[in-house]
Amino acid sequence: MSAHLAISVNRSALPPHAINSKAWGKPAAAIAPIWDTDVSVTGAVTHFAQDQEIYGEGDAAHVYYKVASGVVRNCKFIDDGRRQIEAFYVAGDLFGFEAGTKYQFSTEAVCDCTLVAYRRRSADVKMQSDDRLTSQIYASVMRNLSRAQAHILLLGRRTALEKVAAFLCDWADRASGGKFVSLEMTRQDIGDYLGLTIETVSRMMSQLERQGLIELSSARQIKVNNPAALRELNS
Amino acid sequence: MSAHLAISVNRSALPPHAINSKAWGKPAAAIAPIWDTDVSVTGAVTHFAQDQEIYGEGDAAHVYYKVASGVVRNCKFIDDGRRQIEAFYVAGDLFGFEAGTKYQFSTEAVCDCTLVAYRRRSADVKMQSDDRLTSQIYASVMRNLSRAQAHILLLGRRTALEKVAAFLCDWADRASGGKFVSLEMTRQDIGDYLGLTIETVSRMMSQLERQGLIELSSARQIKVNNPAALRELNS
DNA sequence: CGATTGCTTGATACCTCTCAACCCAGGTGG
DNA sequence: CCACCTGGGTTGAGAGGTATCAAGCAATCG
Repeated sequence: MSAHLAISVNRSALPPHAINSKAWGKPAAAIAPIWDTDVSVTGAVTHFAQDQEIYGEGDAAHVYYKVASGVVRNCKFIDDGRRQIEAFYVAGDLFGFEAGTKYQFSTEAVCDCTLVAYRRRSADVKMQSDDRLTSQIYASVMRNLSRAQAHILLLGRRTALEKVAAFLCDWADRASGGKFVSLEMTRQDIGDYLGLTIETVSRMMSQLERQGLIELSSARQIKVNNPAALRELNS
Repeated sequence: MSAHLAISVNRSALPPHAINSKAWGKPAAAIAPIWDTDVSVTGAVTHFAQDQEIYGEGDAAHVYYKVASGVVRNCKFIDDGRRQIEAFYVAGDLFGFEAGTKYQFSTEAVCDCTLVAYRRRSADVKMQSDDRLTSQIYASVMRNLSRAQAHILLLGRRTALEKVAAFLCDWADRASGGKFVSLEMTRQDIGDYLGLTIETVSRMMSQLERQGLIELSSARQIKVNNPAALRELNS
């Protein structure tokens, strides 16, 4: 297996936490309420440029985040550069909860992102007195578990075509932009999420297009012509 | 992909909840405390025979369980009989939590099992007044999330040999019986957990044995000769 | 304009699946 | 006791799907 050179280069080029602390200290990082919930806790608005690391595996888990805009990938690097993306987070998603004191995965901005960062009150955030927040966090963890389980189904017993089709369905649902899906991530991201190479991802996309299920106006802009048939591949 | 005939037959032979309700009503199902925790909540002790269904996907999620002894598989069946095992639960593990009102997976006894069943107080168990229990449940959900994420890593970018090696390592840790690992599950279970066929699982086991890393005194009784080398395959 | 990056496509190699045969242990019945 | 059957496991030969290696295209950027 060859190394993901581009990724590796990005990683080594980015000092793990210089960015993070910079974002924290930035004047623009004003205290702001969460926008679309009733939680009264406030957080710091932070911006991350494309491919910036938000936190790295092993860093102290002092902070958790909510995505305001953009897409975040939660990933792990193994040995010689193989990478596995565990999940993508989009607007509204909470991430960065850990059972222990350290992050178990790295997170990076897939595209330019706006996040809201919250400090963890104590080592175990679950015991906070604010029940409404606890409830939200619990719900978020359950959602992440549910997605992880769905991801396992996808990775375990699906063909490349089924994986790509399922990915597009999932992404179409999340973006909910009707028949038009805009992919913020590269083919490499998709491949590392689905356990496929970029070539295979590309080939499956082309095959779906030849079959008339989708249309690629560009590589990142996809029109779903036949959602039913696409979903049918998930059987 | 061929259907898992044995599994399918078992499933159709078992009326989904007859067993469950029988277990509930059984005189032997006395109220008992959880043994190895400080939680004061009591549950009903229930027994399940090998391959019995504990609950099915779509059933109302009124109950959650703790494994007292034995092994449980959490799995999903797709289309023509393909099956994916999301996780195995062993003694001490809690399972059966859902964000919604229905179970999203089926669970079955891998071997004869003793479980403790607890009724969910309300639709969202997280809002219970008993904070110690809530804390335990939260910790359990986090552990399940963590394991699911590790499982994703395994399924996404690993070869068959690496998968089987990782499985054996994991199982050796959990059973913690030193160098000797006893597998309660069939090759089919292992294959459905790792996204491999039984033949490939068998071949990889044989290869590990030929390489001297393990020794198969029987198909289910494995001695780990070289834990370091085995773990090395997980790089 | 050249260089770079992301993407697509083709040819080939390799890994895992499929299909098949066989072994072995346990159970059952004559 | 043996013959037979069954279920779980192993092994082999061949097929098929995905990875690898390589080339080329389009868009972007300096």
